[in-house]
Amino acid sequence: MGRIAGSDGARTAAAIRRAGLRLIHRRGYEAMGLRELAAEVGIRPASLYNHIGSKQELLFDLIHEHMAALLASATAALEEAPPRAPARLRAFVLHHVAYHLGRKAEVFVANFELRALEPPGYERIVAQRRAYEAMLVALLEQGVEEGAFRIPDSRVAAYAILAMLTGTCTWYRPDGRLSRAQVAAIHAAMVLRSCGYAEGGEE
Amino acid sequence: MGRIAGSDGARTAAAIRRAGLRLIHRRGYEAMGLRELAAEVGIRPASLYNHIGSKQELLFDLIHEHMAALLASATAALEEAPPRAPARLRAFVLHHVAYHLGRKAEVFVANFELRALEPPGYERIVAQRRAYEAMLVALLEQGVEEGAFRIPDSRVAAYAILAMLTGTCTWYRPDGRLSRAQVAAIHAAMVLRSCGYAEGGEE
Amino acid sequence: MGRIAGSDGARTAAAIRRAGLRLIHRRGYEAMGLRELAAEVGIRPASLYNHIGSKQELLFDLIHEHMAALLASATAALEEAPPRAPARLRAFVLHHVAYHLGRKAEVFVANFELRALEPPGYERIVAQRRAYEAMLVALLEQGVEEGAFRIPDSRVAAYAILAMLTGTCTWYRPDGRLSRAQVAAIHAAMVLRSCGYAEGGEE
Amino acid sequence: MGRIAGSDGARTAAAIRRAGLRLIHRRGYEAMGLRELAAEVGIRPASLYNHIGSKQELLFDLIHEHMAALLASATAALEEAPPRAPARLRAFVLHHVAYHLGRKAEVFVANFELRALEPPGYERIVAQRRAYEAMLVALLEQGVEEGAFRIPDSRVAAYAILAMLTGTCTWYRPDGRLSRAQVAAIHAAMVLRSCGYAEGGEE
DNA sequence: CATGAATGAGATTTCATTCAT
DNA sequence: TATGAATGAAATCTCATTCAT
Repeated sequence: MGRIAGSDGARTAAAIRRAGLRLIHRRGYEAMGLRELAAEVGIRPASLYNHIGSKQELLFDLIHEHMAALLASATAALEEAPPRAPARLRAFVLHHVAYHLGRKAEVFVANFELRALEPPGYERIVAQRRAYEAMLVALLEQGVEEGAFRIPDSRVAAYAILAMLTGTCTWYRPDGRLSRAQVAAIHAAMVLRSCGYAEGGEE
Repeated sequence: MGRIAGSDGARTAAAIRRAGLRLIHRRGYEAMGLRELAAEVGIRPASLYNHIGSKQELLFDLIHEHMAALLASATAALEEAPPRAPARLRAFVLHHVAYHLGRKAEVFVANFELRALEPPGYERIVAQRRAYEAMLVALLEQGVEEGAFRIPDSRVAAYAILAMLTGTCTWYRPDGRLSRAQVAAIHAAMVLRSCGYAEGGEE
Repeated sequence: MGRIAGSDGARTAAAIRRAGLRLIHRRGYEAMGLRELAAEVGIRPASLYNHIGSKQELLFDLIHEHMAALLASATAALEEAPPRAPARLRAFVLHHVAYHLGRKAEVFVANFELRALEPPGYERIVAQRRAYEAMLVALLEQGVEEGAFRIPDSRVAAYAILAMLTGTCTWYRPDGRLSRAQVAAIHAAMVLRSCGYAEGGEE
Repeated sequence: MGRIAGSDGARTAAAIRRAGLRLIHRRGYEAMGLRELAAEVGIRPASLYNHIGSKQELLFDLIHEHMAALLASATAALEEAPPRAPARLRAFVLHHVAYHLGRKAEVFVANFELRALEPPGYERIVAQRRAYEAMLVALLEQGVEEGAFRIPDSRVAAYAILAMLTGTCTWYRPDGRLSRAQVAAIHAAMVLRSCGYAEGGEE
């Protein structure tokens, strides 16, 4: 009934988030029960509420933090990249793929459980997604201005590229035949070509 | 209690499938309640079981039929296409995009609710997906053999292409600025280029 | 799982209302659990919802029906009464006391659980209470006009009288020393005197 | 920081009782949560237990103290009153009404939440209530012996009078048209008349 | 074919309370 | 004295499903 010797609030909270992410990834937000989550963490269901406001709030926090980290990380990656669009696009793709393949659970949750978010939080996440998409759109338009890319519709192209890149999470296995870097490189090449950019002296 | 005059079993069954598809699309399989479905159809929950075996079976049927129709339709599209790989890939892409954009609900359900399928049916659907993917993989390898495509890994490329194409369903709006054919054409161009095939003067 | 042979919806619904009334009376609305109610009725908690919309709705229905019956019954009693105010007031009191003592549970619930009603229903019950109070206020004012009663404030007097009369429910025991009619008669005399009406020839 | 040891604790305990009384009055004992109470006081729920034994004990204390104060106050009022029954009854009524109208929350809690008291404490409060009722019964019987009152059943009359007087708490508003003294006077007149005592020159 | 009624299981969340710190 | 964390129990209510009618 009282505090178990050695228990630690911060550790429990982190365990809840970790287990919650894994369970939502594996079974879906609706399908995951809080009994299940509590059992995974090693506490009783009622104790969850010492650390989360509600199931919905847990979902929001998980997605929100992932998106915030993604935005920050992508921004940093672009800041370090060279100024010309093709190199920047390559940097963006390499970063996106490597980052996503290292966070499959977060990516699934952030993409497939968006619809489970209720209005107050839903809009905030959508705004974050828009900001991320805007980074790529701007990049593509820069390339078009530079004359490096041939793209009929930069918004459509951005969506197509993001879908392609994020799709890696559905089939990639860390213990498979390809490393994350290899997958990233393959996609970088495909993306640049899909934008009409002929790499190296090939053209 | 009895049958309402003029009611028609087949029509009711079809209505259930239609409403089920829409509701699963809108809210997710787990989140859709059978009460909700029954209400949408205009019958009582218990009556659903005169037309479906179970909620799980309804989901399987919906996905299975979609996949079967997709396979048949894609096969037919390729049969009508010219023999060389670039033209066939173009035909495949145009068909995939147009077909998917006309069936957004089915596509969402078949892709995002796969995890809600239980083992007996799950494997069957996965087999169908593999068969569809195999069509594209074969096509890409044909192009490589013909010397028309430069692709480091045809399986990875197939996944990347399918993710890009299917991703259209997440943002396309029928009443938007682009027609389905336009979106299909944009993607056909991107896909062919991403395979290292230079359109226009190179062909 | 299916319908138990001999089960009857109307009978179950009535049993729920009867048991609900008794339990709310005995333990209070908040303190009564739906498990308890279901057990009393002989069904499982989930089955309650085939007959009630919610716990709150059950409470409202119980109170609403009691108030409606009380209003109708009191109106009928006054219609049969002679025209002069003292006789009418006597009739009102006799009716009120006899009616209330025969329905102690309903009276308790309608008076003490009013605060548990949520806004939509709360106002409707308050309106019914006001209508009932208005009957007595009108009666007292009629008596004042006739010169039979001496009352400084008819609204205060009405509240005082109703409190006195309804209070009988808190101590009356059907198996006690006094019959309902005797209690009613005692209160009729007290009420009439409290209004300054000297019975008979002032005795 | 210079705080006098204990002064904070006593203040906190008093704040808990004050807030507890208000919350139980407003929402009922069962409906009031200790989280709510703690929030009102500005501490965490666990800290409540440094000041109260349990929720049940808090309820008992609140009621017990109210009843003790009421008994003491009424006893004092009667000690100062003249010896004859009518004057004493008038004094009792004036005191009861004025005292109650100044303590509506305590009165509600002591009357409507009695049923929430568990056996050990319940009996003690009931004994206090009996003692208070006995004061009035004795007074009425004194009046009958003096020939001043005509009462068929002094116990029933006592209950009726107390119900009437205490009922004032349900409708009286301090900012309304009548002062507490006026309400008390109106009721004193009604009570005396209801006992068959004709005031002023009527006798 | 449709349905009312019933149900076991479980949903998320709150309850009062405890206890080590 | 105050509190964060934990808990058993229970809260109301929904779930998919069944079956006699």
